Amino acid sequence: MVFSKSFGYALRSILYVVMINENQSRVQIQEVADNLQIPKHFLGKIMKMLAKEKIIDSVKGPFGGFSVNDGTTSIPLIRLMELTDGLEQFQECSLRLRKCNADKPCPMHHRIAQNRNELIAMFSSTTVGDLIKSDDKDFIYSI
Amino acid sequence: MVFSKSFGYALRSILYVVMINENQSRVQIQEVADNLQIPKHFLGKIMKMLAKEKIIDSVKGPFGGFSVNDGTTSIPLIRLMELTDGLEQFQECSLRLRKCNADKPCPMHHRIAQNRNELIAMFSSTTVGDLIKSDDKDFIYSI
DNA sequence: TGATAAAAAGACGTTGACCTCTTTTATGAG
DNA sequence: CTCATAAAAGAGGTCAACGTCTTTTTATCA
Ligand code: FES
Ligand code: FES
Repeated sequence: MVFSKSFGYALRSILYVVMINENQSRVQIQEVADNLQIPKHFLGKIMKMLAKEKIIDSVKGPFGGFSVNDGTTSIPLIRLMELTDGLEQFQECSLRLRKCNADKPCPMHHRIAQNRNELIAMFSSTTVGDLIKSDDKDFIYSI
Repeated sequence: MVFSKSFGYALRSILYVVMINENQSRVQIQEVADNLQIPKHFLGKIMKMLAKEKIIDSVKGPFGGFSVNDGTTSIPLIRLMELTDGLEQFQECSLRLRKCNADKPCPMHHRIAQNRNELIAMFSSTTVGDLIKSDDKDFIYSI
């Protein structure tokens, strides 16, 4: 249950852009990379992908940068995961024997299936916006 | 929550050796590799490691092979995980920001911590033997 | 003792995640 | 229109997980 670097970078960057956009119209890669300590060129690829997928908007040139759009905060986490890690890890058997299947369970299946389904449910029902609306905003200092 | 190939190979191989040893004193890599469809030479490394860690016994030469010992079935799954994958994934932040810490939670922490602790508890309390004693032995066909 | 069988050891190859660097393209200011 | 700026694009590098192959060591038995 440790996700890819790309997933963490993508999620944290989106949260950063959402929050900065409350006061400032655009955010540049350099600023995100500096503040979140993410390798700049690697982040560029991730944000380019997020823009292509219309999760955020981007503008080139002077005074350009990235900004949120109407859909940004309603993106479910599982959609982000799909883009960065793929959804295989949610469908695959934990021992990588095949597609996870209760009718042909692997030795771990019955001990892990419920835990796993809870994780899938959380990822499906939680949106980027939910993370920000959260009562507990401690995390903001950890974006 | 998909574990390394090495973990799956190690767990399934141990279960295979435990079950075969009920009727036959030793099991050779070739037999395990054939029956569990695991790359033979790669499996050799894993079983060598398991033998060095005294989780199973090994004998070289003609009629040699691997066998269980008194401790085999009481090995907790978390010990296997420690040997194959390391325990970092259980302590690290899901977004890889640092050691997971509720006082400085990452954006995902509060949505994932309980699920994660349940997984750790299961890995700590379940032994190789528990998997075999299980009432539900469907999984045997999937080892 | 010599032939043989099986694990141990270790060199080497492959692939994907992660990261860096350079060049190209788009856009706003003067 | 030209220049500066910032994203887009893409070539390339590193490293660990995964896998293959060959050689060495150890044990058995005729
Ligand atoms: S069959 Fe392996 S986890 Fe479901
Ligand atoms: S701080 Fe990130 S999962 Fe606990």
